[in-house]
Amino acid sequence: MELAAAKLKFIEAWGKLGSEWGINRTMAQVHALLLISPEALTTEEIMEQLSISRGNANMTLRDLIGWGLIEKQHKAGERKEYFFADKDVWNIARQVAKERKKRELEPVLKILNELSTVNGDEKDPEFITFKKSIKDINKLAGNVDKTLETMLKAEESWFWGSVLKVFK
Amino acid sequence: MELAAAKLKFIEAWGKLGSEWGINRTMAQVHALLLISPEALTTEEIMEQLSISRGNANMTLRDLIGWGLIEKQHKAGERKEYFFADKDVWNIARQVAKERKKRELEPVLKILNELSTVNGDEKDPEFITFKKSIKDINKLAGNVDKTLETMLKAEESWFWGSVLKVFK
DNA sequence: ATAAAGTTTCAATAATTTTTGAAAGTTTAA
DNA sequence: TTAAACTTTCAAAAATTATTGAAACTTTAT
Repeated sequence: MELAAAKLKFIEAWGKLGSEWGINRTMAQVHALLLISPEALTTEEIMEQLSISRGNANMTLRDLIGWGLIEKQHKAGERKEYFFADKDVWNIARQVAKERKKRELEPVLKILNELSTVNGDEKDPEFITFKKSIKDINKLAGNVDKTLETMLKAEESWFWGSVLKVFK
Repeated sequence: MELAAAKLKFIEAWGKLGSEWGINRTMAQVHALLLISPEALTTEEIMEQLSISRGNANMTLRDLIGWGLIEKQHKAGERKEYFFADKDVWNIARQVAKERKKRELEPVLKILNELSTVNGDEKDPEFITFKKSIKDINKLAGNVDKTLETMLKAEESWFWGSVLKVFK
């Protein structure tokens, strides 16, 4: 396969993966484009390469900055803003994990904790089942939370070394 | 908080979490409802409790069966079909991990492997950057895949015991 | 101060995803 | 075989989400 075709295929695949995981397709595609680009790119270049509007490009770039996945760069003597992506895949994974933990896991944990204080008739099967489900989910969510916490702090080699060693 | 209110809140929270992770809201809500229900429920009961149409309920129930999260039950002497959810949260997590691995991770791994055979000029920065990104993503995806594979086979206590022990 | 270069905003529009509901299909019992 | 009970399908409608593009805004250089 040629480079040009491979790039397109990668951008498409990354976009699809993103959309299956609740990240909007364009955002994932812009990220893909910057990830495989050795140089920082301008809004114009991104608009052109992905055939998207200025407004869309601008909002998407701001979102990506908000996720900590790309940064602005200013070139000496130029007005234009350039954008580039962190190329370290482990950093990317951590950044995504961090944001989703904050935005999605934590609010749910909060609600689960509230729900575990529910009170009712200890003889009622409805009540018993409810309490048990909440308790079990809480426990699992707590484990996931702890593991993510560790992952956020870890060096890649240490993290996978430790995790995979256990599994051999 | 009272049981009735807590149930509603749980169904809502589970639905929201689902939709943030690419699982349709109704599907997550039906799952939530069955998860906290001590008895198997009929399509009618589900329709009524969640205020959804028959068509929606039917499709959603079939999807949930396809995901291995709920099962049909037939009560002796009755025509109606009843549905109940596996209450074991670890089984649920594994089931979801298994399906998403199959539906989403595996197709991406396949494409990444194709892309890693790209050929071009070893002096071209575009080519160098592309190859390195693909290689790094491939490595990470491989680690994720291995970990999921282990999780799918593992007992809950063994899995978290091993993972969390490493992190203390 | 002003105009060129560049960036941001957001209401309108388009695209996608989900839901409905009625018709078609199936199963069971008499 | 018939009809009641129940399930499935799917085209149309509704709801949600993403995108456009033009106007407003900001910054810089002269």
